[in-house]
Amino acid sequence: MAKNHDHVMHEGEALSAAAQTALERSGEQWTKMRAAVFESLAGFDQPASAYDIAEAVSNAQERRVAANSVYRILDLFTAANVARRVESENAYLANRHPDCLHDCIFLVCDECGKTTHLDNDKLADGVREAARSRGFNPERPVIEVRGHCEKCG
Amino acid sequence: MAKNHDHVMHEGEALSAAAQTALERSGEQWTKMRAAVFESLAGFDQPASAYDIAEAVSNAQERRVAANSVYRILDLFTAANVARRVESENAYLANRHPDCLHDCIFLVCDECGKTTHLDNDKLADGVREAARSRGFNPERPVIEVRGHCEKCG
DNA sequence: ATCTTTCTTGTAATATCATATCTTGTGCAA
DNA sequence: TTGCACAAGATATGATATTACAAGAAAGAT
Repeated sequence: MAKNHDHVMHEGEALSAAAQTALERSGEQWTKMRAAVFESLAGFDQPASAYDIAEAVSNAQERRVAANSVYRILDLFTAANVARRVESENAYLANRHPDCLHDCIFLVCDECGKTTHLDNDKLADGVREAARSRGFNPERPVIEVRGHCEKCG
Repeated sequence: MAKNHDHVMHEGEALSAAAQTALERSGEQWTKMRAAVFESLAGFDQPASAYDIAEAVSNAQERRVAANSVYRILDLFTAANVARRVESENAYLANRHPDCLHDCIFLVCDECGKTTHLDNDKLADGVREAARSRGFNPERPVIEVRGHCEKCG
């Protein structure tokens, strides 16, 4: 986690490269627009709404980018595990590990909005299994925790 | 579950009574409007949006009930554990057991919308504990599973 | 009984999130 | 060149959620 502390920019580039690989593996193209949306999304340190991203890309490119274009791309991203949707926030996060396929857990601070990501396959599998035990076929577990982060108490 | 099959109406009344008790215990009044919203909510067998409820109450009372009034009341209901919000649906369900304080799990069918409720304290506690282990103070876990119900495969 | 305070609801406007449809652009191949 | 498939733009609209303020109803004090 703390390693490569002096290669932050490379982390960004490596992240985009990983995203590109993952998106292409799912049969989609890595266009300029998609790269721009990903860059923007990855630039937020909190979940970003489609409109946040549309605005950011609009500013970066000095032209109006409409929200529906962003939604389209975010849908591709989530399908390809390149981005994640935080349901309780109606917002999106870049997935820092697009290669690992986890049901992830988000901890969302109600005060400052800080959202941290957490993988715990044992818990997630437990949730899936509980669903199955009720005859339900689980496809996408949504596990989020609203509360307060360390800083906000 | 199958018991009292010939007392369906009483179940409804008993449910309202329990909701009233729970709401009053949390220091709120059980007004006609709140009763109407609860009745309406409990009448849906799938998660209902605030607008669904506004429409249903409007029809029942032959007057226009605005969504924001419904939102206000739903906020009270969720705070008092009388209703639950399904985050991944932007919709609400009546809580059939307002007395039991569980972090509950919803299984939502992507096909037919059927949503079933499930309590599993062990899992929920695991989620809370995982949050705590990251220095996060968990207040409201959101555990939902999107997928397909038995009927829809 | 009336006044005052507090709580509840109504009304309207607006903000935010999401999708639908139709058009335009672009790369590629027949 | 034409036709095709995919991506993106433009516009409109639908769906969800919040805010501000006014009007009404209920509870308690005088």
